[in-house]
Amino acid sequence: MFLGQYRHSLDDKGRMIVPARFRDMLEGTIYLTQGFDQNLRVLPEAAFVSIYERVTEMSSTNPTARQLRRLIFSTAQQVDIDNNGRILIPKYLRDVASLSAEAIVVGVGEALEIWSPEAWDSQNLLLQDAESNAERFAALDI
Amino acid sequence: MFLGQYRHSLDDKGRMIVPARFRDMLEGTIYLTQGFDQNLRVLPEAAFVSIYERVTEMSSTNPTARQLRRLIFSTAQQVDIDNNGRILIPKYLRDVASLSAEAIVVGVGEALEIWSPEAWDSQNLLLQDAESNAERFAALDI
DNA sequence: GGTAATTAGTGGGTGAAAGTGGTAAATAGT
DNA sequence: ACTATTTACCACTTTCACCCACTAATTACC
Repeated sequence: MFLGQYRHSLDDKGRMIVPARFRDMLEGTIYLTQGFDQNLRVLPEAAFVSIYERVTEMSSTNPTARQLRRLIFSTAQQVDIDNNGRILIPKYLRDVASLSAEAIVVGVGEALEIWSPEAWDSQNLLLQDAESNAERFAALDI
Repeated sequence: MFLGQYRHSLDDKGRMIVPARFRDMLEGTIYLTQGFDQNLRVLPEAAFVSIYERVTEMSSTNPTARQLRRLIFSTAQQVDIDNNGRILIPKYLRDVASLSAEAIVVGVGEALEIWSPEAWDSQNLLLQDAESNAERFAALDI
């Protein structure tokens, strides 16, 4: 289970540390894809495969399904963790998420998300809004 | 069952004693999460897992579901009790609850809550207001 | 009720691991 | 064949988890 948030630097080659807490859960193949909110998502094999299966099941006559398929697969990339615990984020994905010198890595349960500090700040403003939280949690009935 | 309230210090590394009374009920994995009122919650494994399952079931193409997932998982952390009976509260969670040198630990039945002294005081003022208590709790029908 | 013993709570130091940046080697493209 | 870009490796810095020592508080026993 991926939990918590970390701030790490990106060097000029686009390499970023995977927080140590997450590393042992990311053994095997790792997939890096574009997220839905100007962010990136890091998925372990199992999670990616389950998305893959659900998307390929969708009808290819449905235009939205075709777009979703393109978004997910055309931006996806298989990545490795190097000896120092880093992954290399390709240029086009750094652009998608406006990443430069620093990145926020966020655990969201079955996956990780990578945000630019600015994008995460504004996302966080939304998340810390007490009123809408009340509504969100109401749906969950905790 | 967690009952009572304790005031304990937080050292400059962010470590806080778990009151001795609560320790034997917190064996196994424990989770520290953001609460609903600028406080933190400490949950035993079972309670957190049930939340995890309900949230991960939700569709990731639904924006509200994604936000809920972020809110819950990005502000949660699995924590260990060290040999001295302390837990380490990550910086981002201390910020959420405005914790610095001291904290109030409160038992609320199935979980613990951690408050800054200031936040607890104002919460307490609300609780001690007898008149409005009568009205508020009347609706709950216990 | 006083004193001793044990448990609870606090603080700091240290070594291993995490994180960062740079250089060298290898590969690919022109 | 040479240059540019990528990949692998190495060395330094910083952080954090673990350990130890001390103080305060509580309990038990006389």
